[in-house]
Amino acid sequence: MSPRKSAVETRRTRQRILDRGVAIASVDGLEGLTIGRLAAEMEMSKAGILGHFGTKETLQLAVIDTAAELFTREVPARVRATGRGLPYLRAACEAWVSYLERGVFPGGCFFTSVAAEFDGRGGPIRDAVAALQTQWQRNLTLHIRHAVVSGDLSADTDVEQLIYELTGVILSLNHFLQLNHDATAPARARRALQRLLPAPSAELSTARSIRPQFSNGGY
Amino acid sequence: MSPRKSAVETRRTRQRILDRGVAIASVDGLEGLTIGRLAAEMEMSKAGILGHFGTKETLQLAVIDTAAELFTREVPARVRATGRGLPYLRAACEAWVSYLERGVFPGGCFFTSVAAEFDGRGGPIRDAVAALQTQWQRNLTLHIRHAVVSGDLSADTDVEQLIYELTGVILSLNHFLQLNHDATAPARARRALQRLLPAPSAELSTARSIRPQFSNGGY
DNA sequence: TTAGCTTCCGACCGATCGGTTGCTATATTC
DNA sequence: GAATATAGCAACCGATCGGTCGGAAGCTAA
Repeated sequence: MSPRKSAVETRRTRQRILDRGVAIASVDGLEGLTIGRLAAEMEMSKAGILGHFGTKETLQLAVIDTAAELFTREVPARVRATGRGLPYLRAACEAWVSYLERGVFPGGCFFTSVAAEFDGRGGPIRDAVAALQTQWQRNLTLHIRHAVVSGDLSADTDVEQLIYELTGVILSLNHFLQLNHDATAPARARRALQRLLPAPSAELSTARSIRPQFSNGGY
Repeated sequence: MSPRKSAVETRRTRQRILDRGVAIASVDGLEGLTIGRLAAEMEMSKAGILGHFGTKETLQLAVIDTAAELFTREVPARVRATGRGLPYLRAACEAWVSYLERGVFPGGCFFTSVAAEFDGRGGPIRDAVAALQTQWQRNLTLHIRHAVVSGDLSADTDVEQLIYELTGVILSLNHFLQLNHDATAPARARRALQRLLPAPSAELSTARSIRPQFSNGGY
């Protein structure tokens, strides 16, 4: 009934499949993403779906790529104009929180879900998610180092420790949003980030060394 | 071949099924816990498994209960002797970190996995996990309040914010352990906890008000 | 000793899983 | 306009899913 489409139409069909796949997988996981279910929701046959990808694993990897593009569009691309170092970090983390707050993925952070789903197994899917994770952390690392060199972060900053704690703030946000539907969670995330990434003082950078490390001290 | 067992034997069989079920589910999720797979690993028939529980969902809920008992044995039961307030919190969080570090569940924190798997759906399983979560947080809340009253934590402590950040530290630990096999993660968790739950000074409690809030300041 | 209860098995059920095959109908190429 | 390439469908494959059923075997109470 739906025979050969034009080249551009074919690409659009493929993209529609992937978009739907991302939505399904973010809620029910990459295993809950079933060829049959996808076919039913797309009102296509299973063969029609599979013809675009060949294999379920290929489809899953393509879905991961699509989700990565969406994340890139929603977080790093929005703060590309921001400078390097601390200003970038603060803007990026705010975009990160906002991306979860707005519910860009209907089932919460796509990568957190998939990471939790596949972290116990081997295989290309786990590797792909881990690679994306590593890439994003490397980006943060660069800007943290920059912030240290420029004096916006303390010279004895432990880069990996900071990344560990930033990750925790985001994971906790996703957790409280998804499991408890806790609307106050974004505010808690921002408060925690404020302490981890203190705003640069209004003073000139030459005076930065006298800026207190934690202006909002303690809890 | 294996007809009726004695009453005590029956209970043991049931427990063996549950133990195996916890191990499977902590790696591959509660959906990866299949009757057929469980039967194969137990060298029983599917009917033999299902006869103990009736339904897969009942089995899943029983597995959650079993996992909860294990968590209780590994974390709160180990620090029951500790006093209330800050000392309890520090001991409990250390036990919490240790429980993840030792890999009590082969697939990382059982409840984190299941929460991530079911947070997008409704139903009794999601409710059961959420209830356990709430219960544990209420326990922490009580001790945080106690620590505030006794002066071990600052009077303007935001209880829910502290729980939010403690949760983040633990989630990050689970994440780095399971996805990156990062052996340095427990040390990072302990360092973060040290800042969130500073050790009480050696001084008497009457002198506690002059104890600095963050003795290990900054990063 | 006997009668009943219960654990477990083997066989089976319909549904769904990922995937294959032959075909039709059209867009593109020559 | 003819030849070719291909998107999608209908039907089907073996495997597995959760679950049911009747019977065999043995513990337990009478």
